[in-house]
Amino acid sequence: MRHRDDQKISRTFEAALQIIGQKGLAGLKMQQLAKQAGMATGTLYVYFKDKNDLLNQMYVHYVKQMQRNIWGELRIDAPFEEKFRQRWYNYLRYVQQFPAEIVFLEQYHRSPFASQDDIAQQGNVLQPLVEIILEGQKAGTLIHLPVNLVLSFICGSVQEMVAWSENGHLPAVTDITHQAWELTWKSVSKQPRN
Amino acid sequence: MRHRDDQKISRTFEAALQIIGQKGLAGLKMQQLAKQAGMATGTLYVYFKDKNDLLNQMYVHYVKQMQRNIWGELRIDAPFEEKFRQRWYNYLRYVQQFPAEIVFLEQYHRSPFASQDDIAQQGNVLQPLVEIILEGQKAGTLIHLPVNLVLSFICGSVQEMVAWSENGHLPAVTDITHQAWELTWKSVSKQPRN
Amino acid sequence: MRHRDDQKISRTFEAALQIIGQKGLAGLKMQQLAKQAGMATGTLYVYFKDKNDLLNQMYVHYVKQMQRNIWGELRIDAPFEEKFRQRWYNYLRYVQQFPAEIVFLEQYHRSPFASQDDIAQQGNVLQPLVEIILEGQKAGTLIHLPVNLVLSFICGSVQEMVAWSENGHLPAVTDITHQAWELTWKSVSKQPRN
Amino acid sequence: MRHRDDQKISRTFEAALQIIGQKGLAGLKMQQLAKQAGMATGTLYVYFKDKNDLLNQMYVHYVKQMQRNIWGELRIDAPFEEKFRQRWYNYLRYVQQFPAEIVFLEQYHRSPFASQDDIAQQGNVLQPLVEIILEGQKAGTLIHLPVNLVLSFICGSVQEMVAWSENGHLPAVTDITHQAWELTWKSVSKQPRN
DNA sequence: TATGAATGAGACTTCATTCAT
DNA sequence: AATGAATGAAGTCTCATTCAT
Repeated sequence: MRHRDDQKISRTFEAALQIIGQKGLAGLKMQQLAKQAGMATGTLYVYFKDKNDLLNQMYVHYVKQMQRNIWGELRIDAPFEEKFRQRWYNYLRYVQQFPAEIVFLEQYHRSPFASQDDIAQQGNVLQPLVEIILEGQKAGTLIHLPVNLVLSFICGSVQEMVAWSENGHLPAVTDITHQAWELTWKSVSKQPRN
Repeated sequence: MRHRDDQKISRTFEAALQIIGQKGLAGLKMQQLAKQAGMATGTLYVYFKDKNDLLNQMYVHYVKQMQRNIWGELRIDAPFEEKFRQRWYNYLRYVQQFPAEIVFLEQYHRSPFASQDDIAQQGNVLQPLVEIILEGQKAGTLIHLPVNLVLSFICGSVQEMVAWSENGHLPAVTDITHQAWELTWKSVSKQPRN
Repeated sequence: MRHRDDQKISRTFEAALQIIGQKGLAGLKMQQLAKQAGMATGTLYVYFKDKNDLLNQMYVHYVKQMQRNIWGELRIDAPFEEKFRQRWYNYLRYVQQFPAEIVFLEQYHRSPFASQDDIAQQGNVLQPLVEIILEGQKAGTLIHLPVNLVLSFICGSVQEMVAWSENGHLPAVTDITHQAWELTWKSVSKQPRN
Repeated sequence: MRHRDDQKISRTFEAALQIIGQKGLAGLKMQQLAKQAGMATGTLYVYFKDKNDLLNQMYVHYVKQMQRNIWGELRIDAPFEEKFRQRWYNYLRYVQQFPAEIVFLEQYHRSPFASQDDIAQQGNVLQPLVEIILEGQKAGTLIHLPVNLVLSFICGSVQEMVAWSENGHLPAVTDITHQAWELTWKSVSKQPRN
C-alpha cells in the first residue's frame, strides 16, 4: 500500500499519545483515536494492519525518538560533570516535554500488545547515558557501582520528579532542575563518606 | 446458608493483581479474573457493583496496605541514618515484594476507571517517608531541599531499581540493597560538595 | 413438598402484582419479588417450580378470583336491568379494586410465559356476564347482536374507563359509575333508533 | 461509503413490533430483533444508544403515527353522525390494522423503559376524537357527559372488540363494523330513555 | 423449610475490523 | 486513498436457578 499522506502516521501517533496520557492504554479505542487524529476509522487501517501493529510501530518510533533526544550534542573538551549533566538534562527535558511518551512506553511493556522482540529492543534506549557513566567511572570521577544501578537511579528519580511536578506535588521542573542535579551529582560522584 | 465470604474479596484482588502484573489494566477481563480467583463470573457481581467499583475498592485497599507496610516499627533511640534507612528499606521491600501492586497503582491513575477522589487520596501514602525526611532536615542531618523533591528522588530510584532487577537488567534486589542505600544516603545527607 | 406456610403463596402473588402494576411483566425479577414478598429468593423455589410455574399458577388463581368476584349474588325477582347492572357493577368494581390484576392478565397473554392451555381457559372467565346477556336477549330486553360483541363492548369500556380514572384523566370511578351505566345501558338495551 | 440508512430505523421498529406483538415487551431481545430486522446486532447500536433509547424513539414514532391515522379527512358538510363515524372508523381501522402498535403502546407504559416525559405526551393522541365529541355535544347531538368518559368508552370498546376478533372470539372486524357502530352510536347519541 | 450466596447461561453492549461507496 | 456504516466476536453484566448451611 502506498501512503500518499505520510503525516497521517504522525498525527495518529500524537493523538494516541494524548489519549494514553489521559486514559492509559486501556482507554485507547480505535474510533476515538481516529476522531482525535482527524480521520475516519477505516483510514487507520490503511496505514496500520491492526491495533497491535499500530502500537508496535508507535513503540519503535518513540523509542528511537527518545534516544535521539537523549544523545544531543556534547562539547568534547568540556569538564566531565558538565558533559554528564548535559546528558542527564537531555533525558530530563525529554521526560518533561513528552510525559505521555513515557507513560506509553511504560504501559506498553505490560500490555497484551507487547511482543518480546519489542521489549528486548528497549535495552539500548539509554545507551547515551550508559556511555557517559562508563566514561566517568573509567576516569575515576563516578562511583564504582553496576552501571545499571546508577542508571536506574538516575532515570527513576527523573521520571518521578517530573511526574510529581506534573500533578502539582512539585513546582515546575525548570524551577527545580538545579536542585535536582545537586541531588543526582552528590549521589553518583565519587566522594568520601563524610 | 453460605455466608458472605470476605476472603473472596481478597482472592479477587490478588487474582486481579496477578493479571494486571502480566497484561496490564488493559488486559484485565472480568471472566478471566473470576476464573483466576476461583469463582463464577456472576459471583464477582455479588461483591462488586461493577468493574469500576472493583477497581476503586482495590485501589483504596492497596493504598492502605502500602502505607501500613512503609510505616513499620522504628527504634526511637537509633541513630538517624538507621531510622531513615529503615523506612527506606520498608518502602524498598514493599516495592520489591509487591511489584504488581505498584504497577496497578501506577496504571490505575491513568485509566478510564480512576475517579478524582481516589487520586487525591494518594497524597498521604508516603507520609511515613515525609515524616522521617522532615525530622532529618530539622536535625540538620539531611539536605535542605523541598521534601517532595527528596521524596520523589527516593521513590523513583527505588521503583526503577526494582523494576530493572525484576526484568533481569539488574541482579536480585537483596544483592544490591546495600549499594543502593549508599547512593541514596550520599545524595540526601548533608555533606559538603567535595 | 409440603407447604408449612400457605400464606407465602398469596404474599408472593400480591407482591408480583404490585411490581407488574408498576413495571410490567418485563420488570418482574425473582429477586425483587422475593424481597417485596418478604422472603428469600430461594424460598420462592420451595413453592414454585420456576418463574413460569409461578406465573402460570398466578394466572389460574386470578382468573378464578375474577370469576368469583363477578358472579356475586343476584336477587332472582329483581327487574332485569337491575340484575344486569349488578353483574356489570361487579365487573367494574373488580377492575377498579384490582387494576394490577387486569394488567397482569393482559400482559400475560402476550408473554413468553403463557401456555396455550392457560389462554384457552380464559374464555369462561366472563361466563357470569355471558349468562345475563343471553337472558336479556331471550327476554327481548337486550339488543340482538353477537354475545361476544356486546361483551367486548362492556368489558372494554369498563377497563378503559377505570384505567383513565386511575391515571388521572377521569374522576374517581365511584363518581362516574352512574353516568357510565347510562352509556352502557343505552348502548345495549333494545330501543328504537330515534 | 455507505450512507446512514433511515429505513434501517423503520425496519427495526417494524421488527420490534412483530416480536412484541407475539412475545410482549418482556420477550424482546436485541439479538433476535437485529436478526428479524435483517442486520447485525451491532448495527442497532449505530442507530440507537441502547435498548431504552430504541424503545423511547419507537414510542414517540408510533404515538405520532397513530395520531396521523386518526385525523384523516372529513367532509365538512357531511351530517354529524357521518363525521363522527368517520373518526371512529379511522380509530377502529388503526387499531385493527396495527394491533401490535396498540400492544406496544399499552405495554410500554408499564415497563422499566418508560420515562415520565413519554407518558405525559400521550394525552393528546386522541385529540381528533376529542374534537369531534366536543362538536357533537355543542350541537346537542351527543349526550352531555365528561368528554373523557365518552372517549374511554369508545376507545375501550373498539380495542376490546378488535382484540377478540383477532383471537377468534369474534368474527373478522370488517364483518361486525356496522353492528359495532350501532352499539356505539346508540350509547353516545342524545336520545331519551325509552 | 428457609436462607441468600453462588452459579453460569444468556442478555446487553462495545469495539476492532471490514466493506461498500 | 478515504470514509464511516456495518459487522460480529468478545466483553460486561443480569438474573433465573441451585445449593450449602
